[in-house]
Amino acid sequence: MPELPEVETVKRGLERLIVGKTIASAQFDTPKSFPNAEADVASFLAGSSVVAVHRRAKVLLIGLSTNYSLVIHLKMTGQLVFVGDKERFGAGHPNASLIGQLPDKSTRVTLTFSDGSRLYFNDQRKFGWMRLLPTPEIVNLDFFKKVGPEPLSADFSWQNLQARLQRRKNTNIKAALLDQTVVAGIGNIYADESLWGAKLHPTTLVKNVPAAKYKPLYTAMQAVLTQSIAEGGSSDRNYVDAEGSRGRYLNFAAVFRREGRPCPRCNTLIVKTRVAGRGTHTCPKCQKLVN
DNA sequence: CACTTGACCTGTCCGC
DNA sequence: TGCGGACAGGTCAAGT
Repeated sequence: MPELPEVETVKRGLERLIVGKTIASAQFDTPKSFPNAEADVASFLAGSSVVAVHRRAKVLLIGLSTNYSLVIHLKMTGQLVFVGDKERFGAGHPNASLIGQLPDKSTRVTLTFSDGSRLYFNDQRKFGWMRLLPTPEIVNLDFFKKVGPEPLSADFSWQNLQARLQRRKNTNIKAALLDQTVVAGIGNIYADESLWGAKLHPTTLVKNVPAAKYKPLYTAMQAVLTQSIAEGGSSDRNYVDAEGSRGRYLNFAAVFRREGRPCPRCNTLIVKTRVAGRGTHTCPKCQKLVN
């Protein structure tokens, strides 16, 4: 599910909805969705308040007043949905319709705030996880030590993208884009969309990618990610934002989930194949293999 | 080491 | 309808 734009959308929603709230109680299933939830974690959480929400790559960080953080990976089907309390959020509230809908059978963790509002961590496939860690220890996690740069950060250049992709010279360009140590936050949707934008075939070996393609690839990646964030991300199946709303980006996607439909550039029908073990969408005319 | 493939889960969809 | 198999947005560990 969530790639960079979806996690960023959730992050912005949570920033608006839960910063300043105090956790009154926590419930979770263990150990799958909360691997370090010892018996006293719920009582430890109670009374701490949310001071900040951050995103790095596809990981969400909820900073608490105790100098601990909740570290959350939504993986394929995770959701973080905030639901206001009945008294204060009546019919007029954007997600008032969710009151009574949650928790459901996919709910793994529930945080109840002191004003009666709740944050639900739902995850149908149980690949996602939530951990409680001392905030200073987060940088020591293997994932954070190895993860590549943020593709939308001001100091990330097309030359930087080229150099990092070329570390994976014998693999195909799609697998290299999906490698989180090359660049952070790209998943299957935005890999396909970025490659279409740069007119690159996903099975092109990195060592065969023409040097002139890296700048278009960088430009396409930034454009795709930026537009998706503006549209609230992509909802293919499970993804919803922090208020339970679906993203709109797939209305604008060029190739993803558009097999059998015309390429927006040349009207050739989009085809679906399998690359790097993932469903892959390409325009057979625009994206020529150069191996 | 670099690279590829399966496993982790549940739900849904498609073909027989 | 029922059933089996493929597949679904991510990451690891284990294999070659």
